[in-house]
Amino acid sequence: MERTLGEEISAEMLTDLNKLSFEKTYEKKEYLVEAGSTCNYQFFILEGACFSYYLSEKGDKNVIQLAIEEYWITDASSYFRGTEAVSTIEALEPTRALLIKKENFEKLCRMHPLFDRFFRILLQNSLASLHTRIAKTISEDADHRYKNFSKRYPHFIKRIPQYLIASYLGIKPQSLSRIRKKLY
Amino acid sequence: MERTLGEEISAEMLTDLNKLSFEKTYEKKEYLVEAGSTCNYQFFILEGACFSYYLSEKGDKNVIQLAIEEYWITDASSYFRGTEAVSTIEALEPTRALLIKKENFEKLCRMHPLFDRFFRILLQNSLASLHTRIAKTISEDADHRYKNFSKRYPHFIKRIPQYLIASYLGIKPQSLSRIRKKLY
DNA sequence: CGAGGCCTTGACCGCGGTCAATGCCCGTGG
DNA sequence: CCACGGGCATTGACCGCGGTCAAGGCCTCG
Repeated sequence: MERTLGEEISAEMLTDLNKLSFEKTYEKKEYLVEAGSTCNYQFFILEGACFSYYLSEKGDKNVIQLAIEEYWITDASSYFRGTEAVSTIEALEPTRALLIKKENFEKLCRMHPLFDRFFRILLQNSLASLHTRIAKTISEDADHRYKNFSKRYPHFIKRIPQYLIASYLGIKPQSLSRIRKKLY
Repeated sequence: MERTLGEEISAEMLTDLNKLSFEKTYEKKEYLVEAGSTCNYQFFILEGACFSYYLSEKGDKNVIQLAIEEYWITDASSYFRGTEAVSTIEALEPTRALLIKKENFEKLCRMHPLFDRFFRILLQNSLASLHTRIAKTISEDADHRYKNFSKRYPHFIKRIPQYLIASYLGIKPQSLSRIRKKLY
């Protein structure tokens, strides 16, 4: 769940990016990536919303990432290593995304070292925010986690259904409902 | 908590690595990195053991990473972005580590593109394993988490004190003790 | 209009937290 | 060399957060 792609990108970089990527649209509930298959693309969401999840052994979905406009999302291990995707990415709304194949991504990085840095920073940011997410999931109660979440991602609160936010926070929809009630 | 640095590295790469890094030793309880300061190095543990943690608002330590021989550890966000470290890294035993400054790391990557790939893979692996760690922390009970942990990292079970493993798993030492008792 | 998806509410229960006491191991100093 | 103290693991009693099961309401879409 990391954003960016911003100001620092030059016009030239953008045209090259356009040449080496393409758009695709997805309907609600359509999969961008399916667990078990290979994830060949990373996705930059232009419009819409989607989320990635793992299936637990019991069969319930554990939300890992949430993404709306201007967010990047992919199954990192599958995309970069060519292994089987462990997560599924699903559209929550009709979604339009920019798709970048791995080879083209490498090409882009060679053409514009800035891309390289750019994506490394993206990775590093994801890593850092996952570290804090783990720390908070471990140390804070659901109450705090929800408050922090809605402070930090107010735009998600409006767009994403509660049962997915609940899963993202590591609780059940019923609990989230009760928490919200307490906060009047 | 990701390992590697293995077979694929050539002799030449190693000598360059040696030129651009240096060793340092730490005593038990000494800090490799302190939260609030800048983390200028990434550490490859040659001997010993250490762990990184966040301090919660209540003041208790939340273990994020564990590392013994052949593991890399650092505060990724601080190291790569030059910002303040959010985590503290502390030696659990007398520890000998290889330190790589960021500039030298960049140099190494330019000299040997393999390093670039190598560390990107490292980052990606960490990312992937954090994703699964989040999913499991969220979806499985402490029991399962401990069983999986000890299956996956038996060497940690032997070396790392229980109260740190408990924190890593997101529970209290007392609970871990009870769980272990149940497993006779 | 009916069906299905999502949110809410209630009742109950169990996992894991908290507080507190005990025991063990080990390093340190008298 | 032994006594003491501190850090860590264990155990017990109790409690509360969040899970589970179940029912009901609301909204959307066919």
